[in-house]
Amino acid sequence: MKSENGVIGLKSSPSTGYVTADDVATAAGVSRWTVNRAFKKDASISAAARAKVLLAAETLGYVPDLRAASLASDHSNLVAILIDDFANPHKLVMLERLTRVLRGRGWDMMLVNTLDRDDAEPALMNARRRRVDATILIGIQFDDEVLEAAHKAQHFKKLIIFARSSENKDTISISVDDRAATLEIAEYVRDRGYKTPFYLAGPRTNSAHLSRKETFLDFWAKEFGVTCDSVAVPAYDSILAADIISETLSNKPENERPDIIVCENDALALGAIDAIRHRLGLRVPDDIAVIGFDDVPQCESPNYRLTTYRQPLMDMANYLVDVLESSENSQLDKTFMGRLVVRESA
Amino acid sequence: MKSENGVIGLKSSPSTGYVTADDVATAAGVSRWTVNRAFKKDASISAAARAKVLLAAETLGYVPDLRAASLASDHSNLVAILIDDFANPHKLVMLERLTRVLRGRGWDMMLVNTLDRDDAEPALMNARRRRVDATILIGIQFDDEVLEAAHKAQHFKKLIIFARSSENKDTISISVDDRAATLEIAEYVRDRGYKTPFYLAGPRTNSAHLSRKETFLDFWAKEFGVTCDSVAVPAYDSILAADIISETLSNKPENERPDIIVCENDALALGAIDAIRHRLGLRVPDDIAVIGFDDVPQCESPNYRLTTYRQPLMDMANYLVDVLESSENSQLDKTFMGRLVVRESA
DNA sequence: AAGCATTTTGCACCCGTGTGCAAGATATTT
DNA sequence: AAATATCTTGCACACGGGTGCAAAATGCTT
Repeated sequence: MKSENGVIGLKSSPSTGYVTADDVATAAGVSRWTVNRAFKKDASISAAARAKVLLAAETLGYVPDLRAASLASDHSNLVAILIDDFANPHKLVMLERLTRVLRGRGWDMMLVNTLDRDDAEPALMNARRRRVDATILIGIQFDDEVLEAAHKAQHFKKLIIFARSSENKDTISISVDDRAATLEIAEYVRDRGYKTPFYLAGPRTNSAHLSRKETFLDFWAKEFGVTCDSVAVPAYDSILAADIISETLSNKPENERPDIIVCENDALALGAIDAIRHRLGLRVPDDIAVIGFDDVPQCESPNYRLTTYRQPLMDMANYLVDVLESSENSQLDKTFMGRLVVRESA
Repeated sequence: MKSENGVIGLKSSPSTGYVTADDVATAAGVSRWTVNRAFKKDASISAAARAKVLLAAETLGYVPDLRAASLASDHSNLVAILIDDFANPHKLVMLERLTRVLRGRGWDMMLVNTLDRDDAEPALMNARRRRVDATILIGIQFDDEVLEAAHKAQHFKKLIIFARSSENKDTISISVDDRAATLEIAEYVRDRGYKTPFYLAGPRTNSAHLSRKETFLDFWAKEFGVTCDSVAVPAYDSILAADIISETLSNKPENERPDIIVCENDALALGAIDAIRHRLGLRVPDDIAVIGFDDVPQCESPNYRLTTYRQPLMDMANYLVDVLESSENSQLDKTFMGRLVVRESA
């Protein structure tokens, strides 16, 4: 009953426009299972059969249906990435790296915009409905409380916090070593001779980033016995940061002014620079220096020349895929070392 | 045989960790189909049954499996978004709007990073493997040749070009009216009294954006009988644009200098401003004015204050969903009108 | 050339849900 | 109360491919 009909366009299933493995099978004169094997690496299939199938598939335009494959095999090679903080330009860099590395290694990603804290649960639901193999959180809205609830109520195969550390034990955290990075920054600030730093922190909800601020303040207190002032910006938003910096500093007499502003990330740092220059009429770094974290593309710009800390995003993304491909589900936390990129702002 | 066992955690399928409609059915004492109906709007189901099912689903933590649903119904409520141009900060804005609107209206999106022109086909394949309901292109690598090939060889349910016009007839293009927008810009330039504009264009491969340049040049030629000079940047990249602008202008004597640089988009415009100020040592707008297109967040910054053209992205995103939900497949092209945002750069 | 090891292939059954239809239950009419 | 109209529910079958096992085909040894 072998049909040697290899004519292009032959389709047995008129319902959908898609060619199925059955179509290819009849066209190639083999069984459907052989077709599937031809597309599976390390499958038990003869070279001749594979060639025959691949040719038929090519001419018919067949591509395996990953929905069906996922349904049958219970892994989808799909991850969901939840982001809330689209105001931070660093997110675009992260997305570029993640999408590149993931796709290069055979993974697809679904992007979910998590509007605010109350939207965290619905957003997680989006991931669950697609039965993704992992849910990756890149943002600030997921405090440990939400995470705890999420993990308890729902079964996520893997819940990964990317580029942020987390104490939550049901969660895999892939991040830069915040403490080491902050110490490196702190030592740089000290060695450059700055005396009165000021710390510009981000939203408080984010337990992880708090550790940067605390690490810095601790270091300074121990080193000089002086408390370093700080203020928190309610979002990682440059405009907001500029508002708050100009408000905080405009009233201070010159001798109470900090000589450097250390920022939790670049979004804040860029805002700080804008405020110092354009609202307070001061110079960077001569009057007040600024240091950031992330190394967003704008740091390079002649308007900023921001000294900042660069995370090894490619390494982190690659490790992320290692985690996805691992059968383990715990003990996978990992921290990375980045490096300080010195420019002219500090 | 009704099991009144509503105990949390009861699961009949041990294979996967997920709760299925069958589990909910037994827990609620109804058939599986009634469970499905409870989750479907406008389904024929009694209020009592629905309540019963929803309660059981809630306690068991059931969420319908969209892979299976998609497989059975042949629509996935999933779209693929292909982007190559991650260097352009406008992409982050677009992603934010698209993800927000899509999710708000029940659609998920898959993000695919298309590395370069040769990667276009493999990237399209990623979308095809998931049987997405639409493939949305936001980038520059898809010239008409690639589109033609894509459409002919593969059956994409819908191929949508977002924020860029296209002459390709198998494709749905949702964009701002480039011609009208450019004319608005050109008239503004004229009315403000600029005499010697210079056009900074993007990569040539992009047939659509070419029309901006041509429209502007045509306008100027007809209006004043003078040809407006122009140069093309091989990528929408600020650094590259700065390089090219400083190179192009540094040799020119002052009287041959343009009084305004009109840019195909903001990425180029920001680079132009940087070059004018920091490399040529000139003032913006006093020596040379600059005008952009897109209204990226940095335009707001005191470093740029860029006059630019803002696209109505929310309207466009909403129309995109209208297109997704439409059963039509042609005649869906639509152009929108944006508005000129005047700041201090021109 | 027969006997055995190994590779290759086919198959039954399963993954979880949608669809149209027919049977069952309920509401409405006369 | 019987007869009809309407709503609600259950079911067979389908969607496209993965998995493990057994049958078939091939290769190798003596």
